[in-house]
Order: sequence, then structure tokens, then C-alpha cells
Amino acid sequence: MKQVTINDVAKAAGVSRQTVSRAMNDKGEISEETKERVLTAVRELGYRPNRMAQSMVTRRTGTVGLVFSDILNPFFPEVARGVQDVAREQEYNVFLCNTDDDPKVETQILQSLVAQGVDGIIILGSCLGAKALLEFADTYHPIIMTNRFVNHPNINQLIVDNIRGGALAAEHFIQQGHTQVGIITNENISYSRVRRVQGFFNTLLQHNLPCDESVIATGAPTLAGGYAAAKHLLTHQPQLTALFAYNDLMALGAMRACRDMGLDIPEHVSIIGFDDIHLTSIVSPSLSSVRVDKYMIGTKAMTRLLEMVARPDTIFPWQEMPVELVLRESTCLTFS
Amino acid sequence: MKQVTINDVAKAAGVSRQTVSRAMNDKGEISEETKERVLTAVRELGYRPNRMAQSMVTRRTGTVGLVFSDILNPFFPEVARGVQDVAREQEYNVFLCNTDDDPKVETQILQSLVAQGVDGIIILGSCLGAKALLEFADTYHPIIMTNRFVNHPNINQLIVDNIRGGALAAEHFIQQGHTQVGIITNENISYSRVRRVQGFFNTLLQHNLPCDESVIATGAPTLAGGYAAAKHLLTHQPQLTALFAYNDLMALGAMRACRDMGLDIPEHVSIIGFDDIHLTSIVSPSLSSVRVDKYMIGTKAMTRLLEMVARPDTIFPWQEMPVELVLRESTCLTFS
DNA sequence: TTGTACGCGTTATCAA
DNA sequence: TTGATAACGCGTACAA
Repeated sequence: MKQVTINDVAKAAGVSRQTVSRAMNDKGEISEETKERVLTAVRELGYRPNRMAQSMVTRRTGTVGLVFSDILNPFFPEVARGVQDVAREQEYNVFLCNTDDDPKVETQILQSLVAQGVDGIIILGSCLGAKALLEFADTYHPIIMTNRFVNHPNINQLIVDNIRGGALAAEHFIQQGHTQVGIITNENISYSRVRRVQGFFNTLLQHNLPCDESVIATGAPTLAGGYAAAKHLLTHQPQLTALFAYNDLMALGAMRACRDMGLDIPEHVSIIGFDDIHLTSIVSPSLSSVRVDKYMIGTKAMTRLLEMVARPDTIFPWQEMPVELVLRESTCLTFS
Repeated sequence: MKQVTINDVAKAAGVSRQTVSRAMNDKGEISEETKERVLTAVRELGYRPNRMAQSMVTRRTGTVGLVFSDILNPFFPEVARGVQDVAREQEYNVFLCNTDDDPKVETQILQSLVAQGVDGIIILGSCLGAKALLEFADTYHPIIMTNRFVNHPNINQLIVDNIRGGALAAEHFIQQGHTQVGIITNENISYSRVRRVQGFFNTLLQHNLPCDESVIATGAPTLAGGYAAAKHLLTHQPQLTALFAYNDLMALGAMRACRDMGLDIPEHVSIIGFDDIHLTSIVSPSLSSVRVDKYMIGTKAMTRLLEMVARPDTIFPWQEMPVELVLRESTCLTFS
């Protein structure tokens, strides 16, 4: 129950604390012989340095914070797994926090993580305004952020090519001959700021297709939210033959809404989602979606975070993640 | 960028550090007047106590570790959400760690969490042997563990009634007239130790149904694992008309294997999964499953953990979680 | 009611 | 190559 301290090891090995420290952090300045002796004692006593004590002097905690809206959205566990795997390699531990897309909660969480002394913070899709983010960045370094264009030396951006993702979806609909298409998006974010919706919307406009606010419905970025939004939209705009959803969960909710309304997919309504979570290929009909490599987002974010920790004065370039349209049964029967 | 310390506040308010500490942790022994003055200084400087420094002396970090096999299994995020929500209320932060059902990794993670100084650890379905767990419990308190019968004052158990869950599944198959049933289970855990399988197996035996190792297949507790196991099992034992799976992911993999083999569900093969993750009602045909209240597992675990932190000398009774069989299309067409 | 002095476990500095 | 000593920021006896 009692913790083994560096003093115990020092005593056991017949050396000073400092020597033990040197042996553990092998920075040289120690003979192989004594190092061996110390490490043996370490093993025998099962000594592990107390991270808090280390942190007091090194100013490093070996922890990072990963912030996102909701762990129940399968998108985030996939990213988290990437973050965690890189973290584990470097003996880092990761705090996972849900904001529920609530700015107040997010602010509180960020403060809590800072007080906790995390070495860095990764925010996946912040719901804070640019002003609040810049203000926060003034007090903290380093921050990794996805899909936000907030320019600050303490923030490194990881941008998914959402505009292109939306455009790919729109182009496919157009190519398939759809002329009446709707959008289901996240009610927590003004859709003019949602780049995947922008890309979709603008592509429609470029092809002179009718597209205005009347064919945009919003809801929570969840199954239930997508269900409600789709039901509302398809009830008021029955002419629609294609739907583009903010994410796969909303798309899946929309699929169910269609089923409940007696609309077949893709015969009556085609649907394209976003993110390409595992679920897309499990459901029937399977869901077409704009794929993003979620695991890689995680590994890239964490890797970059560690680089920034190691070199606090360097300003790193932002990174871009490509997207890819994956066609399945919800848009085209000839694909699987 | 420079951190504000308690000294800065003391200087600004013209008092000693101790007085600042008293004002912050309002333990009395301070006049309203000076307290006000101090708190004003705190606000103005934006002072937040350094958690590490606090931890050094209080022996509390305000952090806990949540350990499970894989965050990609949707079961765990649901539990995690419960843990996190209770944690947030109490200003606790949660480390989430994947073991991949590898004892070595799990051991390493536990050590890492201890070194990190977490106030407690929740282990969901440890893959360590009883000896290793007892050994660990000798060095750490408190530990919350699910579904393991390891008796130790530092460990509090949360037991899901898995035996009954397995029995419920078996009874349903029997009632539906199945006589040739198979089992798909987790290759990482000896099936004789998996209580849900035990409950299923024993119920079959009680009804004199043929049941031996030949109808048990194992695989990773994932979609792919379930797919491979089901394919193997159904190829070698084509007489089977019902499958019971270790968890929903394996069951979903089995469903796909059936589809690929031209077997209809439930006409040719009935399937029951375990956990009742969200997915079960989204897929088509929807999956019957033994339901567990995952969120409540999380809240109960975290709540109990905090009780144990607050009263380290108290030994708390173990808790049980009920299960419930939810019938859907994969077993019975008349249900939804 | 307030301030002083010490200790938590570790690393960094500097002298031996 | 080693060891003594001083931080790191805070809480807590104990003294004033």
C-alpha cells in the first residue's frame, strides 16, 4: 500500500537519489556498473517514479486532453483510438471529455484540463466561437484543433477537406440525375459555417439546381436528430429525391425516417452521409458516405501534439486530411 | 503564459500564502473581509491552484482511470459516458485506456495509472488472472471491477447477471423448438470462465440438448472475429439453427457470415447477441440481445469509486446489475 | 485571525 | 562519475 519512493531505491542500491534519477532517465553521466545495480533495485522494489513529483519540476505531466462532443458518436472513438495508441507508445495518458456541443461545458472542460496540467489539448470540432478560442489560445499551448480556421501560434490545425467532401456528394447526386436534393445538418452549428454543407450547397448552385434554406433541416447530430429532421423535411418538401446528411448518424436516422414514411432507399430517396463510420457498411441498405480516415486523424493529431510539446517555439504548418466518396446501396444499387 | 502562483495572489492581496489557501478552500478561520480581498485578487490574476502541487500534499489528483479492452466496441463508450458524467459533476477527469484484452498491456496500463496517481481505477472486464489481480489490489486502493469474482478489501465488485443472461437466451431457443444450437465466444477468455456462456451452456444441458465443444467457436470479440467464427462453425456444423454470441459485435459478424453463406435470418438461423448496444436495433434484421444498462454500469461504478475514495476504510458490498432479453427480428419475426 | 516553517517526491545545479 | 542542496507550488501543523 505504501508507495515505493526514489529514496527506498537509493537506500537499497547504496547510492544517492540523484544517481537513481540518472539511472532511470539514462542521460549518461553514470557508469554502466552502478546503473545496472540501481536498475536491479528498481525492479526488485517495483519502483515507478511519482508522476506528480516529476511534474512539479519538469513541468510535464505526461497527460493530454482529448475533447469532443460525445463519445457515443462512433466517429470519436475511432479518432480516440488513434490518439491513444500514439500516446501509449510515448507513455502518455489521455483524458477524454464530452462537451455535448455546449460552449459552456467546453469552456469548463478546457479550464479543468489546464488546471490538471495536461501537456496539450486536442479539440475535435470545437463549438466555441473564434473569439473564445483565440482567448484560450493566448493562455495555453499547445492546442491541436480540427476543422477550425483559427490562426494562432499556439494552435495547430488539422483540416479535413470537408468542402470537397460535400462537393463530391453533390456531384454524385447531380450525375445520377437528381434535381431536388435536401440537406440535414447539425443544429448546434450555423450551417453557413459547416464546410461540408457549404461544399455541397455551392456545388448545387454551380449546377443551377434549386437550393435554398427551405431544403435544409437541422437536428441534433445523432440518430434521433437525423430522424426528426428528415421526417420534417420530407413531409414539407415531398419532392426531394436525395438527402445529404451532416454525419452518418443523422443519415442513419434519416434512413429510418424514410422507412417509417414508406419511402424506399434508394428507389425513392438517395442518401449520402459523412465520416464513413463502421456502421455504414453494416446496415441494410448500406450507407454511402464521405470517408475520412478517422484513426489517422487521431494519430496525426497526437503525433503533432508531441512535436509541439518537444519544440514549443516552433510553429508547425497545418495539415490536411483527404476525403473520398464511398458509394454503397443507399445511392446506387449496382455498388456494394 | 507564465503561471500565476499562490505567492502572486498573496502579494497582491497583501497577505500570506496560508491566508490565500484558507480563502480558496473556505475552511473558515478567516474574516469575511480579508477573504473578500483575497478572492478579488484571485479573480483579477486569474489564479487557479496547480493541481500537481496540491496533489503532492493532499494525495488526491482528482483523476481516475477507466480500463477496458477496446473503445471501438460500442459497449464501452456507453459505459464510459456514465462514468464521465458522474466524474464531471465532481470535477474529476477520466483517463480512458485500451488493453486489447492483452494481459501484458493491461498490467502496464495499471502501473502507468498508479504512477499517474489516479485516485481510483475502474476495470471493465479485466483479462488478468485472479492472482495478478489480487497482487495488484495489494498495492492499490480503490478498484472497481466488473464481472470478476476476486475477493479483496480494495476491490469492489459490480456483477452483471451474465449467467441469467445466457440462460434467458438458451430458454428462448429451447422454447422456439431449436435443438441444434451453437456458441460463438471470445477467444481471449477460456469459455469455461465466461459466465454468459456458462449460463447458456448449462441451461441447454438441463434440457438434455446436445452441447459440447464441437458447437463452440471462438474469435476476437469483434465484427471480424464473429464473422470468422460463425463461418467456421456453420461450415463444420451445418445442422445448427441457432447461435448465441459472446457479444453483439460478434453476433453482427455472424449475421453477415450467414448472409454470405446464403442463410436467412431467422428462417435458417436464429441469433442472439449480448449487451444490446445501439446497433442492435439499427441493423436489418434487427438483432435480439441480452440487454444490460450500460450507462448505469458507468454511473454506479464511478459513484461507488468516489464513495471508496471518501471512506477508504469502509468495505462496501458488491452490486448486481440485472439483465433482460430483448427479442427482435433475428429470432422471431413477430417482434420488432 | 494570521503568519512561519516544513514536507510531499522528483529533477537540476553545482561542487566534490 | 557521484552526491549534497535547492527548487517546484501547495497544504498544514504550530506558533504568534
